[in-house]
Amino acid sequence: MNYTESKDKFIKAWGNLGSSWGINRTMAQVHALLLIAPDPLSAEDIMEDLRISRGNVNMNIRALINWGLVHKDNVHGERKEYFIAEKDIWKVATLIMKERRKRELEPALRVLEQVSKVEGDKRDKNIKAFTEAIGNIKSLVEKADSTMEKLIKADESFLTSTLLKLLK
Amino acid sequence: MNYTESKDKFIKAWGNLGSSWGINRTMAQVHALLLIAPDPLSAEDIMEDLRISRGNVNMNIRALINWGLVHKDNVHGERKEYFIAEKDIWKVATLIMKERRKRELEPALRVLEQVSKVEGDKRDKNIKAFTEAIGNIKSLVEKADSTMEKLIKADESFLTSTLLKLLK
DNA sequence: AAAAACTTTCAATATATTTTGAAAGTTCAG
DNA sequence: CTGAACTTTCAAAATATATTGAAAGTTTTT
Repeated sequence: MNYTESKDKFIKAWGNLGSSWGINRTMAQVHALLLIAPDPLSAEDIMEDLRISRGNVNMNIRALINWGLVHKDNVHGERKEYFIAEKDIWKVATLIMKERRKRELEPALRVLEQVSKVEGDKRDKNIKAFTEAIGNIKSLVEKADSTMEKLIKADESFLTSTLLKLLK
Repeated sequence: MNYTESKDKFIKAWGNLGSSWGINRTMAQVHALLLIAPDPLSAEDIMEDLRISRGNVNMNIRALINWGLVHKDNVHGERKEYFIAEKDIWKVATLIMKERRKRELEPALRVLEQVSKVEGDKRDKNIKAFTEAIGNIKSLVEKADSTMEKLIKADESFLTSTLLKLLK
């Protein structure tokens, strides 16, 4: 397989992976493109390469910058903006975890916290089953949340590799 | 907050969590409903509770059964089918991991494997950057994959709690 | 200060995903 | 076998999500 084929295949695959895990397909593709780019890319480069509109590039680049996965890289003496992706893949992983934890896990935890305080007759079997299920789910989600938190905070490479070994 | 409010809130939240992690919202809601149900539910019960059509219930129940998260529970002497969710929340988590690993992580790994064998001049900076990025991503995805595999295989409660402690 | 070179916005449009419900299929008691 | 009770299927409709592109906004150059 030659370079162009490989590149396209990778971008497609990364897009699919993203979209099946709740990340906009195009955002993931733009990210993929920047991850493998040896040099900074402009909005135009991305438009051409992925055949998408200017507005779409702009929106997704902004989202990537928001996630901390991409940053602007202004080339001296040029008006145009260029973009670079964070290349340390562990950092990429923790940045993604951080964002998703904030956006999805934490709101879910807040709801679990609320509903665990359901009022009513503790002997009612519906309430009993509900309380028990929520309690179990809550403790699992809390565990997942704190695990993610720890992985995120462990962004020194020494700690990182130590933790990764624990998981091995 | 009373039982009905809490229940609805939980079902909604579980649906949102599912849908932002790539699981059909309705499937997650049906699952939520079964998770907190003290007794088996029929297709009709689910239709009424979630206000969705019979076909929709059928499809999503079948999906949940496919994932191993729900099973049929035929009540003696009744034609109608009843359904029960797996209540052990750790088992629920590993079943979900198992399915997603199979559906998404493994195909992605196969693509990474393929594209890492890109042909071409190793001195070309595009190829160099590509090969390096793919190598790093591959090793991270492999690590994630094998971690999930280990968690999945650790479904004895002793091992489970040991591993969970490691993550604490 | 006007034009040029860009970036951002967002309403309209296109695409993808989910849901419905009626028809077809299945099972089983009589 | 027949019909009642239930389940499954799937094309059409509804809904949700993503994309476009032209207009508006911004910054720099002349």
